[in-house]
This record gives sequence, C-alpha cells and structure tokens, in this order.
Amino acid sequence: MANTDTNHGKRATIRGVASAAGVSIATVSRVLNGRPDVAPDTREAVLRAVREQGFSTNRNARALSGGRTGLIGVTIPRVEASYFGVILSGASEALYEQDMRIVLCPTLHQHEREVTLLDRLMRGTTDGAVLMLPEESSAELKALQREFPVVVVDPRVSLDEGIPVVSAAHAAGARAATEHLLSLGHRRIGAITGPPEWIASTDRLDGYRGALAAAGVMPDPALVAASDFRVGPATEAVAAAMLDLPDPPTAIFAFNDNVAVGVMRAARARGLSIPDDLSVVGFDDSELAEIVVPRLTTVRQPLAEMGRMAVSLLMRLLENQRVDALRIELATKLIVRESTAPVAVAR
Amino acid sequence: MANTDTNHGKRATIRGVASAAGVSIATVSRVLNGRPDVAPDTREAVLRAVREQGFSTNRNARALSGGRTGLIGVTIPRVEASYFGVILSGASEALYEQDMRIVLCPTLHQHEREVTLLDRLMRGTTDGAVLMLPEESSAELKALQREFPVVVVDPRVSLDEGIPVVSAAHAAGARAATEHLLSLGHRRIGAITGPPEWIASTDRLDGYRGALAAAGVMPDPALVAASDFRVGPATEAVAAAMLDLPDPPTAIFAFNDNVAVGVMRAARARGLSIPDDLSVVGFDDSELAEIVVPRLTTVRQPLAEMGRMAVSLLMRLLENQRVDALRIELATKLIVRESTAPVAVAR
DNA sequence: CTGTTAGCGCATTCAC
DNA sequence: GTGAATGCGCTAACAG
Repeated sequence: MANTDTNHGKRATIRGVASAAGVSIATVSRVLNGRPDVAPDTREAVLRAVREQGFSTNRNARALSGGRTGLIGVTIPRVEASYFGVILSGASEALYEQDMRIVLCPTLHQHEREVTLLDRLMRGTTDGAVLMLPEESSAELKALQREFPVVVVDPRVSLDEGIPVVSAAHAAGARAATEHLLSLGHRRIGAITGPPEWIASTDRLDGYRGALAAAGVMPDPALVAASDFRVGPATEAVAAAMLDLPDPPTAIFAFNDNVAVGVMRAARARGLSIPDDLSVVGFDDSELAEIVVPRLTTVRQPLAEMGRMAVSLLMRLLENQRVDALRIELATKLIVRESTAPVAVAR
Repeated sequence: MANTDTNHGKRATIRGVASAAGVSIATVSRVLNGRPDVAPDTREAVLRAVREQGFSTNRNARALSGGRTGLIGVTIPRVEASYFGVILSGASEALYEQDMRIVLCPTLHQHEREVTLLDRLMRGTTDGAVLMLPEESSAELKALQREFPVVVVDPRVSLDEGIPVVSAAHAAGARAATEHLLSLGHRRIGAITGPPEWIASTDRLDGYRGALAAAGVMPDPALVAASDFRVGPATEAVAAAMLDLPDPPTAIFAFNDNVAVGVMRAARARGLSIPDDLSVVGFDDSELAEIVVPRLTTVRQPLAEMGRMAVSLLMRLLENQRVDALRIELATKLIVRESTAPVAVAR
C-alpha cells in the first residue's frame, strides 16, 4: 500500500511530510523537535512541507514512543468555586503558553477520588500534576512525588519538606491587614479565623499577632474566634458573639471574605454601621468584595499567579529533576476599599 | 530481552498480564474491552492477573491503535467565572462517571484561540468536544462538526440546525419571572436585556412580552432597555434612566443577576427601597443572588445539568452517529427570595 | 473461543 | 548530516 504524498484523505503524518520534503522520517522528527544537527536547507524544506500539509505531530504517538504526553493533570476540589477557578485559570494560561494542555480532575474534596484520579493520571496519560488542596497526607504525597512530578498549590495543612508547594504569604498578608487597622487608630481588633488546623488560619494568626505585638497592643484572647470559611449562620453567630462582648472590638479582621460577609451581616443586624461603627477587613479579594455594600477592604491573594508559578515549578521539575526552591510563597496585597475607617473618637 | 513476568521495575503491560495468565495478549485485550467472546475461566484468569499486577491500559497506546482516547475537550471562555464553572462541573461529573477525562481549553473569548485549540483537539488528542459560548459562526461550526463530534452549550447566538446544542429554556424562564411579577399586581414592569444580538436577550424578551400579552398588559417600549450583562456603571446608568422615567416601573426584570445588582444599586442611590418601592427579578441564580441584600428573586438556569446533558449527547454522538434530538432545552426554575413584593397600593 | 500478524505515528539508536 | 531499522503498548482483522 503506497502512501499518498498528497494529503487528501486523512490527517497528515510524519511520513507524508518526509516524502514531500524528500527526506526520511527521522530527519523530519529531528527538525520537529528542534534538534541542532540538521542542515539549514534540509530544515527549510521540511518546515515548508509541514506547513503545506498542515501537519502537526500526533501527541498520542509521541507519548507512546517518546514518553512526553504534553498533558498535565490538575486536581481541583470544585471547579465552580471561583477561588479555585482563578488558580486553575493561571495554571491553564501558563500551560497554554507551553503548548501543553490540562487534564482536569475535580475531586469534590474526596480523598478517594483524589487517589483514583491520581492513579489514572500517572498511568501514562499525563507528565505531571498540579494538586489543589489535596486531602492527601504528607506521607502519601511524598510517596507519590517519588514516581510522579507533582506540585501542590495552596495546601490546607502543613506539608513535609521535599514536597514542592506554592502558596500565598499568609502571615505577611495578615500583618498588613492588621497594620492597616492599627494605623487607623484601632486597638481592639478582633480576628475570626478559619478551621484551626489549616495553614490559612495559623499563619494568618501569626501575622495578626505579630502586628499587634509590634504596635505594643496587648492581645485579648476574647477577640480571637474560629469559624469555618463559609458564608452562613455559623459564621454570623461567631461574629455576633464577638460584637456582643462587654468590650467589643472596633474592628474585625475576618480571615476570608466569606467570613467578612458574615461579620457585616451580624453588624447590620445590630444596627452597627460599617465602617463608622465597625471596620472590617477580609482576605482573598474574591468577587464578593466588590459586590458587598460597603465594598470590602481585603487582602488579595495572587491566586492566578500561584497557578502560573505552580506550572513553572512543575516544568522545571520535569526537566532538571532538581530544583533549588521547592517551596514558594507569593506576596499578597492589601486592597483598601470602603469597609475600613478611622476608629470613632468618642464611643 | 525476555520480559519479566513479575512487575518489579516499570508499569505492568498487557504482555506481562498475558504471560501471567497464560494466554495471548489478544485475549487480554478482549477481556479488557469487555468483549463477549471469551471463555469464563479465561476471563477470570486474566482479570486475576490484571488485579495482581495492578495493570491498567495505557491510554496513549490505545488511542494510537484503536482510535478512542478517552479524552473530551471542553472549551470554556473563562474558567474563573463560576457561571461557566458550573457548566464545566456538570460536564466533568458526567465524564468522570464514564471514566473519561476532560482536556480543558480556556479560550478567553478569543476566536483565534478557539480555532487553534479546536485544531489541536482534533489532532488525535481528543474524541470529541463540548463547546461553551463559541465565537465561531454557524458555518465554521458546521464544517467542524462534520469531521469531529461536537456539542455546543449555551450558544450566544442562534445556530444552524444540525449543530447539536443544549441550552436553557430562556423564554419559559422569562415568562415565569414576568408572571410572578404580574401575580404580585405589578403592571408597569421594566425589562433590562443583555446585548440585543444574543439569544439570551431575544428569547427572554419573547417570554417577557408573551407573559405581558397573556395578561393583557400593554407593553411600553420605554420600559425595555439593553445593557451588557456585567455589573458596572454602564448597567447602573441604564437602570437609573428607567427609574427616572416620568412614569417609572414598579418592578424590573433584569435579564441576568449582574444587571439585577446594577438595578438594586441604582434604586438605592435614589432612595428606593427594595422590594417595597421596587421589585427586582434576576436571571441565572448566580452566587450573587444569595449575597445581595435583599436576597434576589431570580430564575435559576440548570447550568450543571446543561453540562451533563451536553456530554451525554456527545457520548451518543460518539456511538450512534445519529441522534434524534440534536437540540435540547432544559427547563429553568423561578427562585423566589426577598427582592420581590406586591405592588404598593398607594403610590 | 483463542492465537498470529500487522500496524497506529512517532522517537531513537545505530550505521553510513 | 542523514537514513534504515526497531519498538512504545495496544487494537484489530484474520486464521485456526
């Protein structure tokens, strides 16, 4: 069966290009992969043939033969949550630029699905993976990472060294938020954290306390409470309790924007005006921040950047095998809007 | 080089399984693909070997040889937008159940990227694709669809017949929203649409007008205005203009939730209370709807269902080649919250 | 029912 | 510098 040089029927293959250019497929492969050992004219001829036939390499074949699949797995708890969506978006842009594509794996926060999915990803479909908020333990991740390039983004709990991870500078962000409040004259500054075992809680708490200490403000344990990170009655109740304190705070630093919304609702329910009676700072700079009235002062996490950084780290892992900085923290930024104001003079 | 039966080094292959089970690789392939023509004991033996070796088929090899890749492309304008995220989430769930995976292609609303991405998807990486809001013309889509199974979700403009598409029942949803307002006694009901060339605008407008007509309410052209679908000053201005009419509406049907937020802001700026002075209905039931104060009455689109439906349509396309219902409209649902109330008696 | 034989499209030694 | 040959892991006709 002679192969037709003119691609009329099916997709162009390397063979067609080779014969059109009057060279062997090996040579075509070389120029396709940017090898240096090809004569300029030969390269030229091949490229022309490639162009004429609209050829592009079949990734499956390449994967089977060479190893690389050009696909990167991304596990994500929930696709519809824009928080993760933004990280994903950053990662996807970076990958697009590298001419690689994403295999999406929504885990729904279920450990079992993570395991299944990762297992599948490893079975030749994918060159590596970006993991968001995995429920895996450090041990599992470490074992995984031994046979499969992986980087974790925004881990929920503290991970062992040796596991590549990129996250936001929680402590620094929290410090900035607290300092902002302090600079407005607030001294009784409440903090509503997330789940105590999460990094996002502990690290931000460190920043909060650090800022207070640096300003010589005595921390009041009554002004620190935990909540989950969601909007809802639970969060509002926590906020309410704090506002009902005998000596209530004049400002509250909510450890994420959802919590901040809860605080605002609780305040409204008590007839407190924001920011006049109570200043509120959030964390994340989610879409909420612009929607809410008044618009929320908050700490922006570089979510998209984290996604980009994760893939660039992963890419280096795929090549060098050895990278110097395995753990990366990206700076946050305080976004001042309308929910914070100088503390009221008379109270 | 004799292949080691015990898989100690690398990943198990079909060959290893075959020799372990004492059969040929062809037989293994058969049971792997659920072919009926295998003796029960043979099948049993093979399955045991598969289990013992922790074998699973290399998808690249299968793709190269057989055709199927087990991958479905999904183009999405912006991953971080939860509107699309929810559709994606539905699609991804359905795909997960089918043991297929998503190759994600964010297009950023750029036609050029869509073309590039689709081109790549077709080059053997993917078995078919789900397209969200493509900028492609009907002609392009039709050509595409000829050589590549594709279904469009939530098209922005009207598409030629023959192109498989799943969308929400815009008109019916709008009718329900308008009827709700009518049942509350409203007669002067404004409508703020999206871009006039979008289906979401025209179809919903039909529903709005239909409901009005059915109730014997004369439509007032002054009560219909267009906006883009985003939150922002432009939308607020449109709403403001309508509220400043000599004979303003007592209710406004915003064609999506973003616009509804704009209406609420414009109303607040005029000292109008919602829902006492003005009822507002949105469309989409986005996250906003629950956040906004008062919480928004709106028409819920079955976004996740649309995603699921799109893949199930696609699956059938991949098998039968012929499907009866190529165009599917999913029902919407009116969600009544706090932004609508009976029309004020005295005005 | 089961084994044999060919490739799928490409990357990759090796020679030349 | 370039070409011929070999195999990646699997599916798909064919035979038997």
